[in-house]
Amino acid sequence: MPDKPEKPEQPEDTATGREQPRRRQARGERRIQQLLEAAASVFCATGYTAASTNAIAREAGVSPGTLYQFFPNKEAIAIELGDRLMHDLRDTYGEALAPVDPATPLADAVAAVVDRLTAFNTDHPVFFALMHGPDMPGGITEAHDALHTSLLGRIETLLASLLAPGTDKADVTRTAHVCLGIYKAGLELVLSHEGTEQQAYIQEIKNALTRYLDPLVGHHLDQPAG
Amino acid sequence: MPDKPEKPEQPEDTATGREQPRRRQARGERRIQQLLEAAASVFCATGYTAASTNAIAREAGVSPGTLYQFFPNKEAIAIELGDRLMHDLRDTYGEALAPVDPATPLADAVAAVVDRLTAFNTDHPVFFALMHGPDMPGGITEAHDALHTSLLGRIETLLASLLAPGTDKADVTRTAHVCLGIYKAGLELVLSHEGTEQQAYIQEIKNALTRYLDPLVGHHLDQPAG
DNA sequence: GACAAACGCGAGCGGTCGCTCGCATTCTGA
DNA sequence: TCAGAATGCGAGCGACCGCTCGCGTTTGTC
Repeated sequence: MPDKPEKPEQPEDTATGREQPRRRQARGERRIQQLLEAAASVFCATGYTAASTNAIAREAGVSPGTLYQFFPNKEAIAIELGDRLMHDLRDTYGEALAPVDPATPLADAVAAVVDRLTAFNTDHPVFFALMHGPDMPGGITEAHDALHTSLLGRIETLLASLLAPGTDKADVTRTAHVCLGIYKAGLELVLSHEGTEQQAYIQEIKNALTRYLDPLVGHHLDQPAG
Repeated sequence: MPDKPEKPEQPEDTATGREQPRRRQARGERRIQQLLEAAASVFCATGYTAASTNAIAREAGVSPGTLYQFFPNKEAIAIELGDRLMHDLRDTYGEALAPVDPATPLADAVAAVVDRLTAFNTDHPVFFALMHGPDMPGGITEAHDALHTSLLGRIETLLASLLAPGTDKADVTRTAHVCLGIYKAGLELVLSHEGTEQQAYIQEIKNALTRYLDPLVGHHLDQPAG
């Protein structure tokens, strides 16, 4: 009995559950980082479905077998990528989606959120690829869904601090869906243009969102001296 | 010389050009219709990339070889489908995107266009699948691109009759892009809901578009007695 | 230095895909 | 009537995919 090793915990994984991380060397963590960066690059270039695991491994400079040393399957790569992306979003731009001071003019609040989210998307193009391409087979697109749901929740709380206090919960949710939709549609236009035209499209996102939300916000503080 | 048949025209096709239609029997035309309907069904269910030509043939009740009797490759199916869809759009809802009487209130004009386009999309779900899924390999997605470009052009002329007369051409184009983006984003939300909630989202599309366009239109006729 | 575990490789397995080919059947026009 | 074109079939080819497996190498620990 006492001869047995102290850690009999073999990596158990449920059907879709997370296996507890096995013993990993620094080399392994580096490889994982390489593979995720390569996957981001390939996903970005071709989308999730068309991206082949062999191409990801090649891009990372390792063999297919090495890739599967660290990820159980292709979907897990996208999920892990999505998790880290969302972690980055929380860390770097968490305050972008926090409730705002109701005294802030709507246009300024929208502009700030759009500017920060746009910057994040420019820094991490794969975020757009994972958000926009619901082409994952099997029905459940965990990475995409987690990103989407999390963003929606944050927008809802943000809207809760902007909209008229009596607004119905279902209305807030619907408004959040529409705002996210407008932003995603605008982002596609922003990313497909450059330079001055790109800036013009960013302004159009702000215009569209501001004008859409304006009749919905509580105007009690807009013109305090009115 | 006079012995030669009157129609020596063999089906010549350039790299991406259209071959002139070979001699076809009524049977063939029926098969083509069957195959296109089956393709619409399969594209709708799984998207273009994931749709297999064998599945399309099976859905149509014919063999893979028969499918390739009428279409040179998979992409040609989507292109022909897109062409016929656009033809239907022109025929059935052409007037939906025609220039409107400037005296019409903006909200009414937007509501009319959105209602008609939404009805068309409900009748032809594959339209949304082809518009929204830019997952076609090879870079050029002719069917998708043709639909997109044609719709954009129609929206531009429609906007030209609504916007303030002095509006810059580039601004009109940009506004058309944004409007189409908002509509497509809203359509995705509409199609993913049902019943009362679906109607609510349709109303939100109208709200978003109306409020976005309102500051841009010439207000010279809005309140004739103002 | 010895041993086990983690890492790394790449040929290749089982499967699906787009598409072909040889051949049988049905239709058309003279 | 009958030659030839159009239609129809379905096994299967070649390519690629996600992923595995056996085996050699590196690393951490005692």
